[in-house]
Order: sequence, then C-alpha cells, then structure tokens
Amino acid sequence: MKLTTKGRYAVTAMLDLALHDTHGSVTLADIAKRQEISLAYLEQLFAKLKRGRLVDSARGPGGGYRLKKPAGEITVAEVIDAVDETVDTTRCGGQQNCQGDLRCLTHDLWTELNDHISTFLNGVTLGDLVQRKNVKVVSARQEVDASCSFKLIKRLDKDASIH
Amino acid sequence: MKLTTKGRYAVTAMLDLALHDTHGSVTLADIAKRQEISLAYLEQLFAKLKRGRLVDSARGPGGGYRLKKPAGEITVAEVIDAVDETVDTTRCGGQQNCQGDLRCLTHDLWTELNDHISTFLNGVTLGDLVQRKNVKVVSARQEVDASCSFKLIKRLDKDASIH
DNA sequence: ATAATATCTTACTAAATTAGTAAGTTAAAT
DNA sequence: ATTTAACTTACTAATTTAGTAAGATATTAT
Repeated sequence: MKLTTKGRYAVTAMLDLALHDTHGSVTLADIAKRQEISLAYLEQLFAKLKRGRLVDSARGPGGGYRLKKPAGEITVAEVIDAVDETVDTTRCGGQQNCQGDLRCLTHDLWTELNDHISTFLNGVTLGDLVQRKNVKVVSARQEVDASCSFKLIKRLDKDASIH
Repeated sequence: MKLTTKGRYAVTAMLDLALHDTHGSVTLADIAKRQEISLAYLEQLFAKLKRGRLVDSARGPGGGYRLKKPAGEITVAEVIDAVDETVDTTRCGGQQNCQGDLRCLTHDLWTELNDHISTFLNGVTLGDLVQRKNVKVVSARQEVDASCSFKLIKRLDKDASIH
C-alpha cells in the first residue's frame, strides 16, 4: 500500500476547491498559497484529476478549476484513485501471484484489509468533509494566513518583542 | 502510510512460524524455502522481531526460532510494528504539524483512517490466521513444494507434454 | 578438538519512487 | 497586445526499498 503526499495533497486540494468554488472558479495559485503546496506540483496533480473527470477547468483571467460534480458525490477514494495511488496492500495487486504464480500465505489477510480501507474511503465525500467543524476551523485559519500574510504578522510580532 | 514487502514478509514469516513451531524450533532456512523469501533478509527482520519480544531464538544445530507468546496473543499489528512499518497515513505522524506548525485541512481524515486500519490489524492474531481454511490450503501446498521440489515436478510435467 | 549448523551483525548497493523544479506552450479575457 | 492561468514535458536530488555480502558468534554432534 502507498498513501503518500501525492494522494494527501490531491484530497487536500480538492477539499479546498469544494470549500471555495461556490464563488466561481478557483485558481491553483490560490490553492497553492492556502494549502502551502508547490504550484507546479499541483498542476501535475490537477492534470490527473481532470483526466479522472473530477474537475473542469477554464484558462485565462478569471479562469481556474471547479468541481465537475457536487461535492457530496465525490468520494475521497475517487480522488486518491485519480492520482494513481492504489490503496492496495497486497503485493500482487489482487492478482493472486504473490508466491510464484500462486497465492502467498497472507494474501487473503491483505485483501481483507483492502476492503476495510476501501469501505472507509468510499464512505467519505468532499461534501461530508466540508460540513465538519474541524475542517471549518482550519479553513478559517487558512483564509487569514493567506490574505493577511500571517507569517509577516508573526515576524513583526517577533521584532516587536526584541525591540 | 507504508505497508510494503518488509511488513508483509514479517507477518508471513511469523505465520509460518505459528504453523510449524508446534514440533519445536523452526529455522529461518526452512521459512525462507517455504515462503520464498531471501534468508539474509529474513535474518534482518527476525533481529527486529526478537527485539520486539515476539520470538525466542536458539543457535546451533536443532536451533531456530519459536514464538515467545501463544499465537492467539500475537496480533498482526504487533508484527508490523516490530519491523518499523508505521501504518500511519498522516504526514505528520500524528504531530499535528502537517501545515507549518499547525494541522492541515485533512489531518483528521487521515487520523480516522489510521484508527480503522489499527482496529482491523489489532483484531487479527496469528492464532486466528492459523485456523483459516485458505491459510491451511496454501500451507499444505507449500509443504509439498518445499519437500518434494514441486518446481522439478512441474518441469517434468512440461517435458512430458512436449515428448 | 573440530566440524557443522544456525543465529547474529554490520556494511554496502542497485533500482525504484517521491516530491518536487524548470522551462516552456497554449488559450482566454482585458 | 498584454496579462493571466491552465497545460505539458523533461529533468533531478533525496530517500526508501529490497535486498546482497561477508563475516562473527554460539551451540550441538561426531
């Protein structure tokens, strides 16, 4: 199994999109700033998300990305899948050729684990996440950070305490 | 998260041990043959399993490894943990510093996923696995493969069908 | 004693993957 | 015409993986 930054960034960026596309298209530059993810890296991820038919895009000024479906109809599993992260814990990818051309001793155990993980990730939509209190709290903090340059404030704070 | 060959091999080897240590110590050479895992690699894994107090060892002829506890008291989670595979899907390792020094937008989602995976892996013991029919079937096949050199038989079979 | 067995330990390595960077091209709006 | 922002491809440093290699140490059998 692998669930790395790629998949986590994809879900985080899509959730940011779900939180903000109510007012129109959202640019990757904005998502990059709020979520502190490299813009160039996001571009690569959104190329895959578009291929996976999870987002629509518009070029030029005023352009950006929007969700292709309602947030309540996009599952976390779909997003991870779209960026090629297989949340598969078997060695053989379910092919049953983990020992030579046959099943290894623990094949079924990993298959069961896969089922559990899939059930969970398929059961959570971006719409669900948007409703959560802790998501709202973090999102509100990010708005402030991104618009007022919280880091600058922190630096000024620090300077003030020195002088 | 990472669950790779290291963790899978560890669980597979421990299950092999659970299946065979009823007759005394089991050598890594035997496990290596049955499970088709590199002996030198197994030695490294068992060094960690011993440090994790999951196995006992005896050197010299007639020596080998045995489970330190009854199979029913060793969970799959413990085994994976012993070989340093953290089945953790957060970026911060639960530290809540995934965005600067604060939580990222999806922190709680990954924490929940962790809980699901942990619950599953903590709920399955080597004793449970030994009882399973599919494990018994694969184990029986491996006995034949290892003792009679099934590959040789297959090759003879193939030759026979050619001539 | 000595030979064989099997654990134990450390150091090294080829290949793959990750998490990007870099440098541009294309399309749309002002 | 200029700016904006998506799109595309190629490259890369660092890390991790899945081992290999080479020996040291302890135990048993002859």
